[in-house]
Amino acid sequence: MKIVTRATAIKNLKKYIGQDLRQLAKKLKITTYETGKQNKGWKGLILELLAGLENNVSKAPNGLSYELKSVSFYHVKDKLIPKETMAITMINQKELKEQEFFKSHVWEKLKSIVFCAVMWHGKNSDNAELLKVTSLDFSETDDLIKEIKADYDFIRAKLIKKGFSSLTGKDGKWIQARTKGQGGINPKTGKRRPITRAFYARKELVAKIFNDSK
DNA sequence: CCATGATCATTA
DNA sequence: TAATGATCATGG
Repeated sequence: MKIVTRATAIKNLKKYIGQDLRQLAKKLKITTYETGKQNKGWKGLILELLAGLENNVSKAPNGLSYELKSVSFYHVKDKLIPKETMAITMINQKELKEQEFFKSHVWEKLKSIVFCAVMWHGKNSDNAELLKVTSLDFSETDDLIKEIKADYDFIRAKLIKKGFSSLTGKDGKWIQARTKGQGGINPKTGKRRPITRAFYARKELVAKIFNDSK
């Protein structure tokens, strides 16, 4: 297991700015949707590889490391706008009830994020040009963080008061608790898979990260 | 099985 | 286009 510092990861990634990630994915044997399947996470995987990390689809690095995220951008008017929200981390009911913001995975990930902007060219991301690689450090005293913490606390309070099923993507100013997970029907049991949720960064937050970073 | 990588689908 | 909910592949 190589150790790749955040600075090194960024340096590695910057070499690929302007390139089409799909070509790189082919070269590195990352499965894209081309196999007839839909691997929606392929961009994330390829970026992890390019950064010099082990291809680790599993648990995200905890705490000591950093988070590598990619977001699709597109043009609105003449500006670059994030197309989608950004998944931060799964919500674990028990942990959310017990942990305050600064002990949460949400904070652990947000505070050390490495952010990759990728151009979106329509459904299936036929090509995916790497636009920008950046990083951002949050501090516990940032006003923005205080507001994000307020969202976290709100969602946490709602979970405690009304239960997991009362959560919705409508909550939160900067982050939201949307559904995320396997979804669909379990072919073995024929039953619906349980709904799970994750914290997402709203587009405004993504845009802010994009603009505030260098 | 489940969390992680994220995007797709639907409805305005 | 925007917002929210649903969904897919992967690998430990």
